[in-house]
Amino acid sequence: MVNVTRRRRPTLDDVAAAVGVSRATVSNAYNRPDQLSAELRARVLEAAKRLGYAGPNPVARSLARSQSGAIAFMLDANLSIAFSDPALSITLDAFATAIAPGEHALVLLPGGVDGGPKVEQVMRAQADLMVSYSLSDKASCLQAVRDRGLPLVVIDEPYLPGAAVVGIDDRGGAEAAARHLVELGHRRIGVLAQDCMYGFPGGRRSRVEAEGSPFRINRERLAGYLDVLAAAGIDVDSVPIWEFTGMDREKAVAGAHTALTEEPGLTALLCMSDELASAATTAARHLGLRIPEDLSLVGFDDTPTARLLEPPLTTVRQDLLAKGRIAGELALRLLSGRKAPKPTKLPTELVVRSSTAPVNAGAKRR
Amino acid sequence: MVNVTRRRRPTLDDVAAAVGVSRATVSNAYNRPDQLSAELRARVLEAAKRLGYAGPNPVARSLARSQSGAIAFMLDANLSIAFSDPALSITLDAFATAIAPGEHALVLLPGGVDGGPKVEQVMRAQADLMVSYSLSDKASCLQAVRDRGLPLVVIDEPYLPGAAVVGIDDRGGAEAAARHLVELGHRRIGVLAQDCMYGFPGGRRSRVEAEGSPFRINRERLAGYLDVLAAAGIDVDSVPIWEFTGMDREKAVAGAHTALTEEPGLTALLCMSDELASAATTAARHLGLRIPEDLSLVGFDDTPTARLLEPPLTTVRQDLLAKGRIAGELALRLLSGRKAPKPTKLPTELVVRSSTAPVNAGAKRR
DNA sequence: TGGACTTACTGAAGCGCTTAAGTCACTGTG
DNA sequence: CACAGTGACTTAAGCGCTTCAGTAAGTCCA
Repeated sequence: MVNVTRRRRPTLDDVAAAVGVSRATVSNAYNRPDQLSAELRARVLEAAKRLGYAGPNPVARSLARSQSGAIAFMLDANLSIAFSDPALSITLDAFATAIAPGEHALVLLPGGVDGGPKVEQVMRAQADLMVSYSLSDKASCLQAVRDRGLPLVVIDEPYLPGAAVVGIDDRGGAEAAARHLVELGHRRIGVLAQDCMYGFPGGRRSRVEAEGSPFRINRERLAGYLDVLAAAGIDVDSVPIWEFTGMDREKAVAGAHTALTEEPGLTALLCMSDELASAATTAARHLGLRIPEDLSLVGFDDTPTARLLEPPLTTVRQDLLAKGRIAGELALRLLSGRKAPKPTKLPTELVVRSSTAPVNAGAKRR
Repeated sequence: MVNVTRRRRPTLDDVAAAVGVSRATVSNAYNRPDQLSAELRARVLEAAKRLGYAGPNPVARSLARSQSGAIAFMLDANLSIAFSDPALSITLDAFATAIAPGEHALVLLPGGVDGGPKVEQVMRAQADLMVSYSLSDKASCLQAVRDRGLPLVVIDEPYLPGAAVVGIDDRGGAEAAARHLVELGHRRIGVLAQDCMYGFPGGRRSRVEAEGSPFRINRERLAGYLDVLAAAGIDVDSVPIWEFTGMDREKAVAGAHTALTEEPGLTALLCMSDELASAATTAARHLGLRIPEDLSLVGFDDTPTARLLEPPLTTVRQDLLAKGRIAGELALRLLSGRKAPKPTKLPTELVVRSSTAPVNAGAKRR
């Protein structure tokens, strides 16, 4: 049996002493094999193995190199909620692939009360760079990032001077969604919005309230919707807007149910995410409303959910893989000391599936 | 405008010099406020602010304290795939909550070719403890963890001496699932299994192959199924088993389609996960098979998916929240220097919903 | 044969912080 | 008044590694 006495782990110095070389040589054996003879290197590695030395301590290495080798992702909510949005997994995966995996570790900072992670968590995070994943303008962690002087990559929001931003054409996408409904003849249209305000429960919102959302994406999408509706001669102040918070499916279904009950005259719903559209689909089914005959639904994002819905969802596609990949490239760029380029805005595209139809197709509205 | 010359960030020493105190005092101002007068502490903090010192460098602090303050999660696959399983988000969230968030950061190590993350990633990870999330017996990262001498918490698999393990009663759950079908009169039953073998595409497997899976959970669930079927007088060698790899929904649907076509006589499917059952549901619909009249389906895990399926899925429930929480508690325990307790095995429970019915209910089988 | 290179390694100065132990001036006490 | 006790700092020894500027011996070429 191996001796498992809890004695301290061997260090570079121990190996150096065992082989009878300097500490620098052992370090080189691991980091710059070309700096010593193959024979000596073999001896060093052999001694390391014999002593149970598992290679340079990552923390010490980080300190000596003045770089921690990690990138931290700041999330808007706890992990369970954050990952209930498939868009996050996809973006994160593309990001992780882009940053040359193995070179950088990925640290997750779950969100707390004001959206982002706690300031304290940011201050203590061992990371060379931070990523803001769809955070509110008000997230206090962003100032902490600034205070630490860390480079920042922003995915979607908020737009911040000095940060490298990648986002999508939210406004254009929203316009396309609304235009599609208008062209199908819809006039009584409702909006399902995500997180307009923090710390409030979901529910009906006035236009002014919704327009004051601390989430840039919400503001953009809403503006896109309302601009088109206004241009079509619809009184935008009469367009009902409901807010949904926290990505909780049960609550979203209940909220959509309430919305549909409150405004039975609606013929279409503009949903700021596919998840919301999914909840609306379920609520509509409960109410005996057929989609699209009785109610047309447009989503946003085109996550895998959209295609799986029954009926498949008309939605605004964004390229999540590209977004994640570009975010990764921006991270690498900032890490190499270069400046943030101008914000990247990826195109969006309306994908028409089966959840939308001309307004009077069914005409069986309560 | 602030001077943004790229000069080096101030350190503890700079603040100490500015205030005219020793470095230790500044350190105490941050870490042990009771060690200095409130007045001096205020002066220190004020000077820090003035100099743009954002608090102790986390890496240096880690080195000095000989602990990195992070916990690394080793995953079986890339992030996109790993998170397409809702069980991971839930478990991870419960884990993160349990380990006193803010005290420990969470590092994600995505899996590579042999399941777990690369050895190199493990060697470089700044973490005080590793978590094996449902890894194969063969994952090379596990030896790396051992080599580094890091404590290890295992969720589900593999069972490893010295590690703190939390899992569920996979076998009992599988038995309950199979018994349920047997009691409903089913005799022609197929098994949809997850990842029996690495590096092979999915497809039909012999019993021996499936029993040789490097995933303990697979072996347990399969054993649970087959034991009960055998006890019911069914020839287990004739029970068809299909393997699905990689959690890819499209492929899973296609695979289930193939399976159902290959063996048209089946009246029920035992699925090793709800995701697999979901794919089977879709495939069955494509084939015009009604659930449960023509085909009964039992899932495993009882993730949110199960309830959302049409029809709602009969499945084996496990308490993912408890599993994550217990894993977190185990992590804290190991971190405090205590030994790993005996493996925790959480109970499972069959939840009967609408995807199962007596075998001859429909009788409209091809 | 001697100067210019190259190869193979060493010395030592950090990287920025924590913390145990020590100092020193005061305070209260019998 | 001597002395233990306390509060408020300081000293200095690490934590374990990287890396730059040497140094010494060996190689090459004119």
